[in-house]
Amino acid sequence: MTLKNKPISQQQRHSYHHGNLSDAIKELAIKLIAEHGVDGFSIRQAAGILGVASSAVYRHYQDKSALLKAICEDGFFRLGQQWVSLIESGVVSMDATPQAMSLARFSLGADAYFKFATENPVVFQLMFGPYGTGSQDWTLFQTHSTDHPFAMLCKALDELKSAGVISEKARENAEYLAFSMIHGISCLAVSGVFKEMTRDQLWEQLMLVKANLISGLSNNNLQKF
Amino acid sequence: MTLKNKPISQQQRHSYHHGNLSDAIKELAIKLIAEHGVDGFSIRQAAGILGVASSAVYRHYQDKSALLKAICEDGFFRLGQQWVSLIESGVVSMDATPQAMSLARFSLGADAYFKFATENPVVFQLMFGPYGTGSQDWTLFQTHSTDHPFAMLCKALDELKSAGVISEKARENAEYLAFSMIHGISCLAVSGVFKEMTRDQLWEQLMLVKANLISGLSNNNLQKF
DNA sequence: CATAAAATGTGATCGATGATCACATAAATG
DNA sequence: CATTTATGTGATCATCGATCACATTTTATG
Repeated sequence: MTLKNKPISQQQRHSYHHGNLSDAIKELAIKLIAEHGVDGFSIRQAAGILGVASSAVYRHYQDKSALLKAICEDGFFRLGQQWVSLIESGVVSMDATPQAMSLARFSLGADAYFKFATENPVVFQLMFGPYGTGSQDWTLFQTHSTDHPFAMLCKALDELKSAGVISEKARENAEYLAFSMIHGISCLAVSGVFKEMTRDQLWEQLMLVKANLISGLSNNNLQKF
Repeated sequence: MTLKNKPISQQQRHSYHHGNLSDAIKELAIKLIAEHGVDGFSIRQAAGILGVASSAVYRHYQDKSALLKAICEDGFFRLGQQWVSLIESGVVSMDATPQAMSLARFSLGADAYFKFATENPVVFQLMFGPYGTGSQDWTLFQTHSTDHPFAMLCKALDELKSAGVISEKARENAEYLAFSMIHGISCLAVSGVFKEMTRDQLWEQLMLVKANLISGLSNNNLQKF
């Protein structure tokens, strides 16, 4: 999210320049996609709503896919931010054991992931569609950016290992295992498969996933298939 | 997949009628989407390749989304078929214990799901996008169709319970838990997140997910978060 | 078998879209 | 103040989704 200085919401605009078209079009795009789907979203219509010629948009984004890709990148950035802030704001009793601390931090991270997905379904689906992981260099984020959600997941698992909750062996490849599970429940919650569930039921399912994951990671005699 | 009598692949066509446009356009669409993405797929181009006027396509599908939706429905049907056939073909030693049998059948079902996803990435992604679960009545499939993959997952879990591998309590809500995990790993494998992995590494990850899931379901003292 | 009805394909056409262009205006810079 | 850079305009083009009256083929019916 390139933070600029102008307000974002649509205001009466009488000047030649919009002021913050780059951000405004991203915000509006998310709203319009939520209403009419990705296919139903057009740059022309969005530009019209913002009171701007459609060609102006192309000053900021090379094409439509670049705009959607930018929305995905914002999403990964915000998800990373929320992961950190939820962990930092949530752990209150600092006198807990290292085990309990690492478990709580891991749990809060997973909560942040799930929360982001359910609160930003459009962005989340874009992030793991062709404009997100399909086009990004995922391993780059993984190894270089400390803010990337996947890097934070790895960190949370390292803490679990250091605290002795999970063994060294369980830690190996645990990031993909944990990621699969947390992503899986988030993905289904957003996709409409769980559309009959209440909000509380959804969070109960997430709790089950977390409990099952930790249980499996703590088990040193996994039966293989 | 509405099975008709004519061959599917493109052949020189000199007759006025195509013969099997309904199926041919679905097959071609999957191929073209794999090459150019969903956005890059156009009915006009596909019709042109098939040697047919674009308007002919609208005799078979009300609009573009109906075509994509039909591809999704084929996908759910084929996935269900492959789940069954893999289970039936895989369990050879019928003299195994009920526990081992139910575990093997569950494992093979998960394998079928993962295999379908990785072998049909385009269809799989469509199935859980706006044209699939976003538009279908998922609960209808769940309760009425015995061929639906979700119904088969439930059946496999019932078998695990009957065989005594998992408890009655663990069986409750286990379908969403198991589905989340199997779907999660399949989703990530298809989305490009695991693009650096070899085929064997991917299957190793799936094995870890299955082992972790069964381990957690077998644990009667899950720690909640 | 003949003929009516249903299914399927054609070509023209419409409005909307993504994208590009030369040109216009505002903002930033020195 | 003047010049460079950033941003927005309006026209334009090829393409697309969709619809229409009309043509052809297949199927059903008397």
